[in-house]
Amino acid sequence: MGQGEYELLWSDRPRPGRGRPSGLTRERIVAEAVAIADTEGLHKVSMKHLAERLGSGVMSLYRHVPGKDELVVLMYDSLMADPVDLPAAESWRDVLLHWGRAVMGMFRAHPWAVTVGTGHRTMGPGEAGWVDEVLGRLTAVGLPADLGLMAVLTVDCFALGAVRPEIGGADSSAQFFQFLADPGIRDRFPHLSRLAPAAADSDDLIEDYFEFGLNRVIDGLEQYLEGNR
Amino acid sequence: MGQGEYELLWSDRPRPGRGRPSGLTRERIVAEAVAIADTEGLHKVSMKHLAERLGSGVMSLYRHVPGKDELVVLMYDSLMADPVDLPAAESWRDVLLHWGRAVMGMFRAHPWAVTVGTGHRTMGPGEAGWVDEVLGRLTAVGLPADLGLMAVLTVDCFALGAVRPEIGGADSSAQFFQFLADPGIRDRFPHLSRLAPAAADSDDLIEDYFEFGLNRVIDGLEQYLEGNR
DNA sequence: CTTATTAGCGTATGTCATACGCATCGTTCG
DNA sequence: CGAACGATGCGTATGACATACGCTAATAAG
Repeated sequence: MGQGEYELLWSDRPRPGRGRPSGLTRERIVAEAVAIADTEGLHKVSMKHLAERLGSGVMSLYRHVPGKDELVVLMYDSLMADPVDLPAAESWRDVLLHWGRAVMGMFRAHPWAVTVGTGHRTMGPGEAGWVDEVLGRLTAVGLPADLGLMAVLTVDCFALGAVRPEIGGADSSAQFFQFLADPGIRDRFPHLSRLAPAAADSDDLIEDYFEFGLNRVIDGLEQYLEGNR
Repeated sequence: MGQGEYELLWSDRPRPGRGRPSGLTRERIVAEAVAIADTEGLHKVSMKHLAERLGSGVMSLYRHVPGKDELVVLMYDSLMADPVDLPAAESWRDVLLHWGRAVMGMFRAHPWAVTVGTGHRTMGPGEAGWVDEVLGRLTAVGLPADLGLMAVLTVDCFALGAVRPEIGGADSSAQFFQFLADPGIRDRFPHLSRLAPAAADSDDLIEDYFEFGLNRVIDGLEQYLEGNR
């Protein structure tokens, strides 16, 4: 599987001079699939539906994409095809902050990518471009690339985990605490139940949670990196 | 979707006195499905395959589980049906360390759960039990539950993100840097390429990465919580 | 113009989840 | 003790899905 995915993501597919020119392109297919996933959800991305949207026959898609699984991999990497938007920063702390927000922004805009990215560990050119860019920013402000990679990875991990509560929808926690109110259940989870009142306005809490956690994670990295200077 | 999932996970299903007694049980079905996912992968969990393993007809399963999607939700929560294994600890730092390792251990033992848990945000009784337990430990060593919840959430997020690189298999990074060696690609990702030699023995690095990152995250939390005492 | 070469795609196949309805088998009540 | 009841077990049918195969059409190179 691994080998195939690298081929898929990295190999050039030269346009041959000969033969019938293609109306469809891999890029159009992937872009349309992303549009469907964004608006209707990943489970609505079927070859049939996708072909209808593109005004083509179902099997035509297979001339440009090896299969459904590979399409999803391409969809994911395409989200990072454009350079990552990182504001100029003078400290590596700010670089990491901006990096975390950029990654988080991407996941928020494409919730389906959280699931896809989780189960899949092959870096494509898009993702490599993002990582390369942030590593460059970090070295520019004095952080060695090897330490930088660890820091980036840590922030990345956190962002991926942190976007999770947001995906389920805002009212899910309210519903949960409603269940907790049942006496039979409340007694089984005493510590959790004690949080119920505080969690009443937990929407705001979740809203800001990412910034809180991100800053804590970077605090920890800072402490370590300053010590290792 | 949310309402249904809460019903599914939390409602009691009383055994009626009347009627034919059931040979199959929801517990047996879920346990067998977990066994398949562990050994053959989540994509091998089909109703047909599962029924064969259980020696029953396919449609019999639907008497005990509403459908495939619901089965997967039940599989996930069943992983936390047994109490979380947290060694005794005297500092909340150690409690969080043990918590992180416990969560990580669960994901390592059941890699498919990473994908499932990512796309799904309804706490079942199992997960609630784990969270309640760690909150109890934290309050016992003096950390207020509301701060504790944020800390637990942060460690959780990190563990979920950190297990990701491990899932793809050990040699995937080696393969990646092999691609990076190509001159045409190397020039496009200069900072990443400069890491190639250091990443040669990156297996060891990844092996220990979780402990490194976990400690950094807890450092950051510590700094914040000490300040807020 | 001919031919090589590629794209477009209809049809067929196999897999999957699952709705429906019937047969079956303890339990419970008359 | 037997008959009605109510739940379970499950075969069959259906519809969605990915995709292998092979034919047709379009175009550029010679």
